[in-house]
Amino acid sequence: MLLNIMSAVLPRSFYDRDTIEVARDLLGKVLVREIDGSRLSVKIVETEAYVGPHDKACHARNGMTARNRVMFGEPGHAYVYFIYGMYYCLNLVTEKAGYPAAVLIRAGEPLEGEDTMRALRTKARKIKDLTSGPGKLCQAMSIDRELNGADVCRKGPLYLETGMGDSHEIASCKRIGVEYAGEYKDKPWRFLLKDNPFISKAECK
DNA sequence: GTCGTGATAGCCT
DNA sequence: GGCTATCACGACG
Repeated sequence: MLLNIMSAVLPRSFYDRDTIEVARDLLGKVLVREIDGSRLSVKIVETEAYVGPHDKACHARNGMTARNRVMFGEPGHAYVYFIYGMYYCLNLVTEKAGYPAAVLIRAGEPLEGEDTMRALRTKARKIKDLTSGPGKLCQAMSIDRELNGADVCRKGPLYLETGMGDSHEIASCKRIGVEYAGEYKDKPWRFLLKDNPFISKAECK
């Protein structure tokens, strides 16, 4: 497939940078899940930056725990956590080892494997409902705690590709579901492709 | 379309 | 024991 030939796997240096820049640059990139020899992929359309121990919305705000330890490790690994008793969320670890930061992947636009995604998301009727939220995306791509800590900088069960590099306009907003985070709750660290139908919620208030 | 609410379990004070 | 980086469904009009 031409898409495969043209696309390169994103190297570790992509993630070893300021988290806000990585969150913005991940928009339009392709998230690939290989499962049973087949390929599922989405174009990333929405992200959020969680920028370090001082960020009161970041899971690392109270130091390292068994759950968040992957965030303290090398950039370019998956941090997958279980939330609300039912769902998983996928993050990509950024910045130097020892500094806990990551980008939450909040939504994608299906590119390959739509039939498999539909089989994994039996509740979803419209294509928009397959991957338009962090929990939905993980369900559609079969991402769970087994992938916590996975290296996403080489081909394997989970990795990212550069994609087609098509141009797009980017918007930023406050992050979702972090009302508890004091002076950090309104930081404009949610990024999305403007007017893309696969984003999880309306752009801004 | 928007709003309110229940499901469900692991995490951390 | 309280909270959570969510989702689906039903009521409303």
